[in-house]
Amino acid sequence: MTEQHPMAVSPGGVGVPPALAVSTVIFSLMASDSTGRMALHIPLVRRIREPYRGLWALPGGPLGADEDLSEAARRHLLDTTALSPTYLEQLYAFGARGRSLAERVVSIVYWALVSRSNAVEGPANALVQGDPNVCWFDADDLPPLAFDHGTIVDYALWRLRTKMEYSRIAGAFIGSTFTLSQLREVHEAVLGRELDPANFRRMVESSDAVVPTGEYLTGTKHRPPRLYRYNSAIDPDPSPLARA
Amino acid sequence: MTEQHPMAVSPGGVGVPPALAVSTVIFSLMASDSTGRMALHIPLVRRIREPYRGLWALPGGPLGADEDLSEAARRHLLDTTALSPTYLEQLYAFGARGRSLAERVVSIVYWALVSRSNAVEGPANALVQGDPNVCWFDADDLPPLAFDHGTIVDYALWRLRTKMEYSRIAGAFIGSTFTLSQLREVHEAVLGRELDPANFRRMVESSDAVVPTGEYLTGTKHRPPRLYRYNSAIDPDPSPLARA
DNA sequence: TCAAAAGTGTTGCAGCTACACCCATGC
DNA sequence: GCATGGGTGTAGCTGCAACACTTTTGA
Repeated sequence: MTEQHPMAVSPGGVGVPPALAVSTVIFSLMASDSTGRMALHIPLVRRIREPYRGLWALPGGPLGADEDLSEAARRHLLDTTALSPTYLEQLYAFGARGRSLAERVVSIVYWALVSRSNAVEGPANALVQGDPNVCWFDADDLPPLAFDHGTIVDYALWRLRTKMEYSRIAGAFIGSTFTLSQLREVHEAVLGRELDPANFRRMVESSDAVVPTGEYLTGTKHRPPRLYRYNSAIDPDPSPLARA
Repeated sequence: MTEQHPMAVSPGGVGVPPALAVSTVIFSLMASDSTGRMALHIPLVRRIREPYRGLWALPGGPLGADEDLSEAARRHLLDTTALSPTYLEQLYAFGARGRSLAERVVSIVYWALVSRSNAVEGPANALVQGDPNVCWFDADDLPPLAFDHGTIVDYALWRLRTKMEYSRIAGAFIGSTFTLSQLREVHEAVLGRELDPANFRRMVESSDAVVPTGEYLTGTKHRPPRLYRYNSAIDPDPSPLARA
């Protein structure tokens, strides 16, 4: 057995210490090219150096020496999409030996949601048109990815869909006020199945997650729906880390 | 904005890169000193060097250059308690700037369960008697801990108690065969409240998590209870990472 | 007046809780 | 027998799914 005292690190010991990187799976809802329906999309960057040169990969990079983990995730997100996340959470630390063909890398991966209005109308559009090495992909129709990023995206998708059912993260995809139909469409797009409007309404209202603004959305060709806003008195994440 | 290409690391760049450590929150069920009832306990090690010298801390240490993250967690667990975990799962990566008073450290923390029979009858006992710098503590009555380890333990406790309600990790605390009363006692000790025996039985049986062995436990002063074993056909963790 | 979505009411099923009750063993 | 936990039965509550129905707007 080697060294046992906690927090003692031997940078020049046997072998070079594993490098540390932070990557982020960024989700946004956009109309799908194929079906035209709303679907989950994630931005990927094309690798311009070995290993896995030419393959698509998650945005990410090294952790700054004076930077919190989530700050690094935010920074790479901004570099890639010119957006700020409306939700950001740590996903997992991936560090298996064989996961990079080159040097040993431990990646701490975050997942983020960006709101649809930001992604479509914001500067991201310029980015999508401009840089050929960054592109949004349908999350359920991805090309082969570098490293173990395919596994990572699968896991992030599972976490997003699981968390959707007991949390209020759906609001992170839309603006500050919304109709219950819009909120339901977000749920439907993420979960990939239709939901009963009546039951969805009752479910959301009884959860206290949402409060009516008193305003109505006009301009539709039918009865104007009430506008809602998220109830800021309720914290979206039951985890104690969210408060720590 | 700094470097943006993924996986590129600058070891000699601005500032020294953060060190990487692996720590583990180890849970076992033992009779509490104060009440005599079964309660969650975790082993801590006393720090023998700065920072936080003299305080208790989670077992852990640096990641070996050729070692998977979970292997490192297992190794530190074995070094500290001479035990092998019956359950091991990654908890979270802690990397805030100020969390260590000394050099910047990113800790990838695991949580583990060890079975009661192992912990009480195994070589761990020798360890508890022998090394004054390692000791089991009641998880709900801990001394002040080094670093942010108090926060970490709180989070691990929350995860354990939350996961207990929808998963079958309770079996990791007991032997390969058990009565439903023993399983219920584990749940009660972890959750800290009593459960209805009749409803607990139905809940467990209907989940298919457990199968009767056909044997009965004798030597009690009442009707001999059936012995059960966990159904190995059902995987304990719904996460896709458990299969990857 | 009609189409379309907003919003409400109602019924039935499934799962859980509480608690009454019988069963099998040691003493 | 009696005490003790093992094990079963059951009534009531709650929450959710399904779906019928009414309301309010634009065209």
